[in-house]
Amino acid sequence: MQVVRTHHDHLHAAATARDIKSMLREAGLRPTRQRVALADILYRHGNRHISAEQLHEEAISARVPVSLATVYNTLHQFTQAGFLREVAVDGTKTYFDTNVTDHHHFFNELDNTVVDIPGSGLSIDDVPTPPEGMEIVRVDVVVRIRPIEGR
Amino acid sequence: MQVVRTHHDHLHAAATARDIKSMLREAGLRPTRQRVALADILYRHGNRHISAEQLHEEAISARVPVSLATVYNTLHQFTQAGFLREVAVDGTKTYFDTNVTDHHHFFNELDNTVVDIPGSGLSIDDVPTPPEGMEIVRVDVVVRIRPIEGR
DNA sequence: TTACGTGCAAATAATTTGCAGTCCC
DNA sequence: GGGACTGCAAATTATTTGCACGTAA
Repeated sequence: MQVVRTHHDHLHAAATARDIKSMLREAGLRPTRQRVALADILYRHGNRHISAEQLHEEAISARVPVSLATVYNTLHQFTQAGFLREVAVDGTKTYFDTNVTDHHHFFNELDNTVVDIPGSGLSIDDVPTPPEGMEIVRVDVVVRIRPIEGR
Repeated sequence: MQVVRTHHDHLHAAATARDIKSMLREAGLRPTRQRVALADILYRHGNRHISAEQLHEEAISARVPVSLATVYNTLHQFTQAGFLREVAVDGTKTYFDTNVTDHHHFFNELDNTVVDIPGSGLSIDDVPTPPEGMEIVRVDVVVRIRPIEGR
């Protein structure tokens, strides 16, 4: 059995510093101290849904001095490189998802958190024909949930 | 044949000033000049997806002096009253949809516009079981589209 | 070296809030 | 009249940008 590795595989394994560096280089991004550290925080744990603010706080806690502006820049660069995906749910904050595979989300209205919908669950039928001259980029599904009884 | 009218029906017909006033009263909102004017702008035309800024501009153009703060307040009050629905798509702006019936959206990535998906089109199977103690509020589907060929 | 990155602070953008004055019931 | 509503300006929150300085190749 042959194992085919794409640069994305680096992300979802417990990436070593070396893996992260080559992953960044492949994307044309210099493996600077800040980018390596941020990638490490993002991918060390499983799939995450994180805001710029949160990532910045974690970096500071982890003794990685990095500015909020750089966190924003890095998140956008990673998104463009296909390492992250932006999740549009609600509220003003933008969340970035470390899981770039095809999947959907639960959005907890109580505490504004995002969780992956487990399994392949949920399928969409009769995807509508887009207007003339347009093509579908992606279908996002957000299942909004809250504690039962509004409690 | 009997016609059953709910307060929502007021919204989707060419609402008269009187209809708007009773609709507001039923929702416990005083029919002030500003609220009546804004409701009129929102529902005079068909279904709309509008931002606070846009509504404010239209009001000013229509010689209805109203402050942006009041537009925001009013949009939120209308949403709470069930006259509007917030649409979470992308970008920082919040859009309000005058169509509160069950339906989904196309989101045009090129110009950041929102359009209803026509017909009943698109159905979802295997809606996932929410986490313990949670209930589903709503399922939002956004079909992201762009001009073919990135053009 | 030298172009790419980063930090900082200031600039934007969207939305909310405090409060004095205004207007419906 | 009195509480609900409105307007304005100031405050917040999220994000972007400009530019001097730092650093990987």
